[in-house]
Amino acid sequence: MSMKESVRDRILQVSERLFYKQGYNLTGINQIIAEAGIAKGSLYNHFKSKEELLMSYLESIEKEWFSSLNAFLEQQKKPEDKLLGLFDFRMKAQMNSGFLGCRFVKVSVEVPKDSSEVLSFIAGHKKKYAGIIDNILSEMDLPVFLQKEDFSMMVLLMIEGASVLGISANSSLQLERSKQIISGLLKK
Amino acid sequence: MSMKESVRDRILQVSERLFYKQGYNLTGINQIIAEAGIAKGSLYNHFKSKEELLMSYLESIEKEWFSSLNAFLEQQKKPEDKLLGLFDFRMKAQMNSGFLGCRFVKVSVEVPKDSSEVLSFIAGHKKKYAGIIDNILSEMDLPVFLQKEDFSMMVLLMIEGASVLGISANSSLQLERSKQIISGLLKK
DNA sequence: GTCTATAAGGAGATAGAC
DNA sequence: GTCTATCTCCTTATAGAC
Repeated sequence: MSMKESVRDRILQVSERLFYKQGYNLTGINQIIAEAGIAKGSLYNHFKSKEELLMSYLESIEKEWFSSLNAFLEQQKKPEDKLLGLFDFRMKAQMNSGFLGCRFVKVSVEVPKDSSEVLSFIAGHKKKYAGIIDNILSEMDLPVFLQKEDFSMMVLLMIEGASVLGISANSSLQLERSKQIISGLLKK
Repeated sequence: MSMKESVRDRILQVSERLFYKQGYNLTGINQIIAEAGIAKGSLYNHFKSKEELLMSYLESIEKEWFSSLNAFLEQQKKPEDKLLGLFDFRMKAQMNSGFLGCRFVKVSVEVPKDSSEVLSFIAGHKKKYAGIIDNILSEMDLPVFLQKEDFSMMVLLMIEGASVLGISANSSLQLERSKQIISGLLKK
């Protein structure tokens, strides 16, 4: 209860780095405990299985992701800038990670289809993200040729498409172009 | 040279099914040889490593994918129908696979970043796909508020975004909505 | 060219000492 | 609650008989 750099926190910290960089399936328990400097028994004291660790990983990075995104968006005053800031935020993430794409999407691709708890968590995360886009658009004037719901969906899908294509292309150009396209539409 | 259901073909057939359904990393050599009904030595006679098998897998599914896509598109006369057919084609694939997303994207997410041969093959595949969209749009009247290159990019990114979000959502609704949105834009 | 047998190592998970 | 030691199974890959 007193010192907070607990064993559990160290396991999660190491997992956050390795699950993203190497992928969940290519990251073994043995590597996690080695880099965290703890014993195998300690890991299984805090997490009863690797999949339970994965769920804790997802919860942890979601908290961090939304708080970091919200902090970034609050720097923008106008809703137009917030909307375009969504692209900047993802571009920054792409460049910092070496174009690894979205952490959540990555897990959704890696796990088997019967990991329903994992998959529905990720689906829920994307729904929350879509809600953020919705909220930004609610405060804006939109192009006359698009419904708000359609424009919101378009932004979401372009960001996710650009993010995932950036993995194989090793590039954030797709996100940059998306930003320009959406920005151009706003002026019509 | 005579009978074509060779050992090599059987290995590739089984790999095509398992690499997609289970993922590349979760599919072991042992399972492949078991389901192909061949011995381990035979596999390593035809492919010198699992990664070489992966490259052959990618080349094989790309040939099949483009020929199947082109056959589908040729059923459509008008370029507008071809464009919307791109969405139908992906929706059909999503439903047939149980919402597993794009085979190529899946591999790009699974492999380490230093698998440059694999990643650049996939980037090349997506570039060819983008070229197909370009060609369709070249024969069409486009919305006045969008450059051809931008509209093409938008279509590509929405398809890829919808496809990858469909994995966690277990749905092809994202593709259906994308189709409707693009279809709506064409009437403006 | 296909086979069996084996190597060498890593996976996830558990038992039990302290 | 953390540790060491171990279990069972599976991984990719190779050697060598046929």
